[in-house]
Amino acid sequence: MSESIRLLIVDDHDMVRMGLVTFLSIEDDIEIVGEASNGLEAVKKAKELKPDVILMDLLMDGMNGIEATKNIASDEIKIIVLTSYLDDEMLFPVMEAGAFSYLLKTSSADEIVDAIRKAKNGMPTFQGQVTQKMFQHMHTKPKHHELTNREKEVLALIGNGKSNKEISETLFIGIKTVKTHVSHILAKLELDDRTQAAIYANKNHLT
Amino acid sequence: MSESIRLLIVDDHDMVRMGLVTFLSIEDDIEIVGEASNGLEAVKKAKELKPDVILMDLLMDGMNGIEATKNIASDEIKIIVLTSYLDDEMLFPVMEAGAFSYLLKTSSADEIVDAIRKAKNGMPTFQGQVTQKMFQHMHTKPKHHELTNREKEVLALIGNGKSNKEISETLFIGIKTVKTHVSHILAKLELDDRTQAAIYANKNHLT
DNA sequence: TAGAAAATCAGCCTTAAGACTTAGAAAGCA
DNA sequence: TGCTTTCTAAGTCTTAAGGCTGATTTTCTA
Repeated sequence: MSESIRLLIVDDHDMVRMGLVTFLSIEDDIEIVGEASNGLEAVKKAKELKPDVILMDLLMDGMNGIEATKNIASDEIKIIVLTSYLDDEMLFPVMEAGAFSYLLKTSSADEIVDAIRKAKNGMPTFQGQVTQKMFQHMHTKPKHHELTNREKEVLALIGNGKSNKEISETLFIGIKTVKTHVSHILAKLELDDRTQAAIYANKNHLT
Repeated sequence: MSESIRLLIVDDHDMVRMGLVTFLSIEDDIEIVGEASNGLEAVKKAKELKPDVILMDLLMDGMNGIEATKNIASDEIKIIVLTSYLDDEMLFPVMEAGAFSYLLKTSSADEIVDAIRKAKNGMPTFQGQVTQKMFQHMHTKPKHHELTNREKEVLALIGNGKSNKEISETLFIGIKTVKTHVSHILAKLELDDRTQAAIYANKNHLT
């Protein structure tokens, strides 16, 4: 029998942490070495406690789970994302940030315990449609031309519902120039119109 | 000393229910008479078990918490909403459906226990900005004309970046009709164009 | 059963958006 | 010193959007 798995729990909800502790502490091979209620605390405790596995919520006040994951993830510390929603805007960034597994909060106790053991042994766990989404994402080539700084500024204003005229007044440039920027933005992001750009900006927190 | 408070817990997350059970079962005056993981089950168990108080999550598969609240709420059964987000689109409907208190899942164990006792004694609990929002809502006279169902459908499609033409094809109606709906939506929400409407829809989770 | 609200659509009119092309000035780089 | 990128802008053209008015049908409700 190997030694027990050192686990850190990161979630900003008291009751969720308590629920996890309740059924995880029953398991002989899992040792809960600490809890954190936000990203900063998570980073601090991860360094301090050197857990084998971390159960990480994504939506938290202050530093979120993605940032925390970026700071912590390594071969020694496997991060299992445990979140409420299956969101492209969260899934891909956090996986790129180095998350090891991705579970939904609708998971049963057994599934979570299982994922923890597997993580310790180097086997990732993905729930339901996560695998499909990852697959699709990989086969969608990143023809994501990068926006220039000025274009990002314009996109942010579009994301706030501004018209070309308003943008031109805000940035002290001509409306023709704004139109040029908008056209380039739409082309680079492969979108049809400013409405889609506004949605894109908001979903990607570029506002 | 009065007899113990009969409590029903409704949440689709195993770990949340477990967390609640863990710290609520410590309290002498609270008796957990049952658990449910969706709205239908909640309605069934509420009739069967006649709890004094129900802790109710809002976002669940199948029947959601708002529908369940509508079916259950009464003077005998007080419903405490326990949800993750403070969302206008959830708050007002569920309060109108008959919810008694409204707590966020970020609440501490003490706050929840407190709210349960107060509910039993006929005192509602509202967290943080909830009271403000309720107040604003009451004193904001319905210049916020409510959108019709059709208008909500159209708004959702705008929120997904669809053009009028695409919307007309999706809903099998003429493009002229779509334009009429869009004009009404913009007037009712006091917005300037579809881009702002798309942002509104996304921010309010109407997509 | 009368009246209101909702959903459908037409016509007319104005303007904002966006595509495409061309181009000058400034900054950065090999 | 050239080469490239970025930011600026003009011109032209087409179309989608949106305001306004009016009208029919259906459905809900007092």
